[in-house]
Amino acid sequence: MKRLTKRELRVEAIYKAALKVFAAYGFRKATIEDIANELGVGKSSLYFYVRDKRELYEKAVAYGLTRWQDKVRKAVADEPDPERKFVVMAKKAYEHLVEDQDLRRILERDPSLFPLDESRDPYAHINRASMNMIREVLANAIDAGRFRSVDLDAVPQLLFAVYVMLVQKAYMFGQGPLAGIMFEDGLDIVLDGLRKPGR
Amino acid sequence: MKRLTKRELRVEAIYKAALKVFAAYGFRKATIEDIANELGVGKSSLYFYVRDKRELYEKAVAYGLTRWQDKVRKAVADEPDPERKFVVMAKKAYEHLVEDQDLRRILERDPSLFPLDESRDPYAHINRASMNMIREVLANAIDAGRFRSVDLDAVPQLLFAVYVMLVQKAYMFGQGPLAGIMFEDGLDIVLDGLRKPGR
DNA sequence: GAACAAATGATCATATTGTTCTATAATTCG
DNA sequence: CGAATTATAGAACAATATGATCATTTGTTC
Repeated sequence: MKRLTKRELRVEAIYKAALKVFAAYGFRKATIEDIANELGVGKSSLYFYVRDKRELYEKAVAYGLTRWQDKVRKAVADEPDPERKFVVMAKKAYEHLVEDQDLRRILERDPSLFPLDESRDPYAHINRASMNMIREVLANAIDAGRFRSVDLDAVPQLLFAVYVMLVQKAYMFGQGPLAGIMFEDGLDIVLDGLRKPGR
Repeated sequence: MKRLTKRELRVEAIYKAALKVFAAYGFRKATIEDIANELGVGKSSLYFYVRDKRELYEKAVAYGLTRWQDKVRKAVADEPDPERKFVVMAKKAYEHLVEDQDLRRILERDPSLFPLDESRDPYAHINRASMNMIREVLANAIDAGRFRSVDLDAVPQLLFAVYVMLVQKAYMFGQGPLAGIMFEDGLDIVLDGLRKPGR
C-alpha cells in the first residue's frame, strides 16, 4: 500500500468534507463555514490550504475525479484479456459512481465539468487522461484482433461524451431498478458495435 | 369535486413551490428568490400573499400537513369496518408520505413541527386534529367491541408520538427495501396490542 | 372605465459570507 | 530544550446576498 504523510491525510479529509458539502448544497449555497463545521474547524483555517472558495471546489472535484479514474485504471490493469479490459473499464466506472454519491451529485449538478471545448478548464488534464485510457484499451483490443479498427481519435471522444451525457442526464442513476439494466444493455450495444465481425 | 377559485389555485401553487424549495434546501438556505424563480415571478410578488419568509414557510407547511391529513381522513371515512379503519388510517398516512417527498423531507428536517409541549406552535390545531382523528377511530373500534378499552387521552398521544418519531428518525423511510416491511411489522404489533382478546 | 387584484422593479437596511490579518497553539527537527 | 515551521483560531472587514418596503404598472372584474 501507499504511505501518506500527515499533511496528505489532512488534505484528503478536507477535500472529502468539501465534496460532501458541495454535493449536498451546490457551489453557490455551500459556504466555507459549512465545510469548516463539517471538519470541526474555524473557517479561516481552510485558507491555509486553499486560495479561495473556487479553488477549494476545483481541487476537491479534481481529487474526486482522480480517485475515480485511478480505481478504474487499476481494475483495467488487473484484467489481462483485451476485450474484457473494455468491459471492466465500463463496469468499474459505473460501480464507483454508484458508490460515491458525493461525486455523482457533483457531476449531475455541474455540467461545466466536461466542457465540449477544452479551452482552459481546470479538469482538462484529468479528462484527457480518461480519453487516453479509453484509447489505449481500444487500441489493445484492436491489436489483438478482437475489436474492429476504429478511429482512435474520434471514438474515445464519442464514448466519453456518451458516458458523460448519461451521467448528467441521470438516465443511468434514476432510483428505479431500471438503472442497472439500462447500463448493461448500453454496454452490450457498444460492445456489439466494436467487436470484430466473424468471431 | 370541489371548485377552487383562481386565487386559491394561485395560493396552492405558491405553497407547493415553497414546499419544494424548503424541502430541498431547508429553511435557512432557501431564499425567497429561489421560490419566486420556481414560480417564474419576481420575489417582491410573494409579499402580496405573505408577510415574511417565516410566514410563507409556516403556511406552506400547514398546507402540506392539511393535505396529508385530509387524505387520511377521507380514506378512513370510506372504510366502514372499525378495526380496518385503524389499519387504513395507518397505511394511508404512510403511503402519502412515501409519495410526497417534499413534505417528508420537511418533516425530517424540522423537529419543531411536532413539539412535545403544545405551547404556541403554529401547527397546534393541525396536530390536535390528528390526535382527535386517532382518538375517534380508537373509540369507534372500542365501542364495536373490537379493540380493548384503552385510555383515550394517553394512547392517541402515544401513537402519534411514536409515528412522528419514526418519521423523524427516518427509520421508516430509509432507502433500503426494509422500509415497507418495517412499517407492516410495526402496524401488526400495535394492532395486536389493541385488539380485544378472545376474538 | 372605475375599482380592485396582482405583479414588477427599484431601493434599502441588514445579515451572511468570503477573505485577510495577526496572534496563538501545536508540531517538527536540530 | 528551543528555534523554526506548520497549523488553527478569532477578530475584523469588504463585498455580496437577502429579506423586506414601496411606488408604479399591468391585468382583471364588474
